[in-house]
Formats: sequence, structure tokens, C-alpha cells
Amino acid sequence: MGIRAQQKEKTRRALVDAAFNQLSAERSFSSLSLREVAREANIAPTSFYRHFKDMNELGLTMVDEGGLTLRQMMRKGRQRAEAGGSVIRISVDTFMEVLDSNPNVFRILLHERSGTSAAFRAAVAREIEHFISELAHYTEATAGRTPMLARAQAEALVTLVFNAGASALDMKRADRKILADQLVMQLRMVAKGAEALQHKVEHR
Amino acid sequence: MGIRAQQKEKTRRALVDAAFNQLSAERSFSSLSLREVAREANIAPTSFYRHFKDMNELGLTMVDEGGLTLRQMMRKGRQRAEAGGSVIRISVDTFMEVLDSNPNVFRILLHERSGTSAAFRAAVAREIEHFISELAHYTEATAGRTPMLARAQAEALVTLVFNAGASALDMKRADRKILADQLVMQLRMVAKGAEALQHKVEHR
DNA sequence: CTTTTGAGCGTACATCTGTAAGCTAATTTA
DNA sequence: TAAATTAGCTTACAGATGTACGCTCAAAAG
Repeated sequence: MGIRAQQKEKTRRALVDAAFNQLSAERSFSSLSLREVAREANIAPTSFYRHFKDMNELGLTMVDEGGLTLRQMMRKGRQRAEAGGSVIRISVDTFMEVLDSNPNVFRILLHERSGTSAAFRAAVAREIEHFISELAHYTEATAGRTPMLARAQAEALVTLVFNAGASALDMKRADRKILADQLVMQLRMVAKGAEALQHKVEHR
Repeated sequence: MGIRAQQKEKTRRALVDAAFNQLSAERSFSSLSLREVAREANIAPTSFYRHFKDMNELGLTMVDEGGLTLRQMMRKGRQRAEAGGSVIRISVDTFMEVLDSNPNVFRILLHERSGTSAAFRAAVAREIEHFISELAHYTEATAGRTPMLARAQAEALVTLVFNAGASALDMKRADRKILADQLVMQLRMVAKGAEALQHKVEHR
């Protein structure tokens, strides 16, 4: 890669990072202005356009990147679970760790999921869909669920986890522990309940 | 009430209604400007301050009002359920009807739940908490759940319903029906699962 | 070496924002 | 009836925003 392309990539990263860094509980992506992001990245406002068509394009990049990050970390967690122990417990713990270390990655997904841009909502939905279908296949294979049941179950699990994540963002470590315990209980409810419904289908 | 106070109340309503009417899938409350709302309500921008300290105060009013509306409609639905039939099914159907007739009421709750203002998030959380505790008491009484289990169960149910509502906003009637069916299945999972966990506690 | 390309900059402009200040006129109070 | 209150208005201003235009100058291409 030429010197020029290298520098360009560096600036592009600076923009993405600047945007991520400006996110917080009080600041959503849609409240960021092009000028603010450019300022934080130390470039002139008009130079922004050398990298992205507009703020929308930057945001979608962030959603994609964020989804990828999240999935990679969860996958690592699942590997840990293979060594033994409750899959549910370990997955929840992993998720909480991700939240702790990358809150802004989760924030943009969370916020834009119910945001005002259809493109953003679709992008987030796509990321979440990855989680759901990975999980559905897993349950179909290991617990022998009907595809329809597996799907419903996976969706419920992901919904509960995601939602708990949203609550956790506003909490201190101690309260998060309580939340995590309750989340585990809820996930077990869904698992047990799915099992029960499955048996009902089989005995007929 | 004097003529003066009456007129003032009317203008205040015009402001609230104007704000609600400007909400849509593409427009969140936080993206509305004071001037826009005033324009829609046919008053001068500066007159806004005769009714609300700032946009925040208007928004919180809307959240409170919206939560109340939602709860009233759900309560009506529950009365319908007392005549017989599945509580879950009827509640879901009621919820979908509310969504259809008052989408913007739901939108502000949905969006501000993960918004950038702590005050808004707290206000929405308070509204949701009403649903949860009403439901928890109901299950504690009718199904004899442990308080802790009842709470976890109620929270899971509300989470799933709320989340399905968010998805439904982007859907056409036909797809909503499928969504509603799946939601019912998920709610049954939770109910069954909670029951199973309850028995586990009892037999020890 | 010469030419072309393009990342980044500075200037500029029209548009929108929140809100301060002070006036008007109708209602309310005394 | 006279005085006080106040909802709503007009005018005004400072600040921020997105982006069009044209320049520079170092890297890439020929």
C-alpha cells in the first residue's frame, strides 16, 4: 500500500474513532455533527467528504464495525464455554464483559435500533439477525428443536440479553451483578419453556 | 376556569399535539426543534416559553401522558380477557391494536428509552415499571409464584412485548400477524419455564 | 523529469437554531 | 372603573451547521 493510501486510511480511522469516542450516555450518533467529528479527528470539516459521502455513511460503517466486534467477542466467549460449564451463564458473563470494555460499540447498536433512519434500523437488525440465527442453529442441533421453535427461542434469548444490556449501561458494577443473575434466570425460563413446548409437539 | 386559563390550556394542548403529530418513523422527539413545534401549533417561537421551560419539559410531559394512555388501553384489554379466553393472546392483540391506533405514543417511549437524556430514560423506565409490577402482582396472586420469580417473569414478558412492538412499527398488517403469533409463543415459553422453575423450588 | 491526481485546507454563504427584550391588548383583580 | 397581570407577538442577535468553490502541494503515474 502506497504512502498516500496509508495516510488516507489513517485519517479514516481517526474519523471513525473520533465518532466512537464522542458517543456516551448523553450523546448519540445522530446528535454528532460533521464538524464536531472532523474537529475531534483534527481535520478540516470539508475534508470529511474525502472519506464519507455524509454522516450517514460514517454511521453505517460504525454499525457494521460494531456488530462485527460484538460477534467476535461473543464467539471467543463461546469457546470458553466449550471447556465446560453452563453455556447460558458463561455467555451472559461474556456479554457483560463486552459491555464493560466497549460500551460505545453497544450504544450505537442499541440506539440506532430504534432510531429515525430506516437504513440504520435495517443495519442493526441485520447484525442482530446474525446472533439469532447462529443461536437458532445451535439449539436446533444440540437440543433437537423444531426450526420454528428454535427460531422463536433464539429470538427471545437475544431480545432479553440485548435489553438487559441496555439497562446495564446505566448501572454500577454491583447492580449489574444482580441484573446478570436475573437475566440468567430469565434465559433459563425460556429454555425450559421451549423444552416443554417441544415435548408437547412430539407427543401427538 | 376563567376564559384566560381556558385559552392557555388550549394552546398548551396544541403544543403537545403538534409535537406528537410531528413524530414518525423518521422523526424522533429529540430531532424536533422548539421552532418547529411552535410553528405547527401556530404560535410564535417565543410564546412557547409561556407553557414550558424548554423542549425537555415538553418531552417529559409527553412521556408521562403516553405512558398513561398506554396503561389505560391495556387495562381495557385486560377487562376483555376476564370474559374468558387466553390472557396472553388477548393482551398481545390489545397491544397490537394500541400500536396501530397510537403509534407515536409508543414511539416516544421506545425511542427515549434508549435516548441521550437520563431524565427521559428514567421517565420511560418508570412507566415500564408500572407495567412490570402490575403484571408481577397478577402472576404472584393467580399462579402463586415466588416474588423473585414473579418479578423476573413479568420483566421478561414486558421486555418481549415491548420489543416486538418496536419491530411491529416497521411492518405491514400481514407481517404483524406472524410477529404476534411468534410473540404469543415466546410468552408461553416464559410462562411454562417460570412454572417449571417454580416447581423446582417447591420440591426441595 | 513532467504531468496528473487527490487529500486536506481556508473562505464563504445561506439556513436554522434558541432565546433575550420589550410591546400590545385582553382578561383578571381590587 | 382603574390597575395589574399575562399570553402572545415582533424584532433582533449570536452561534452552529452543512457544504460549495477553489487552492496547495506531495505522491503517483507516465
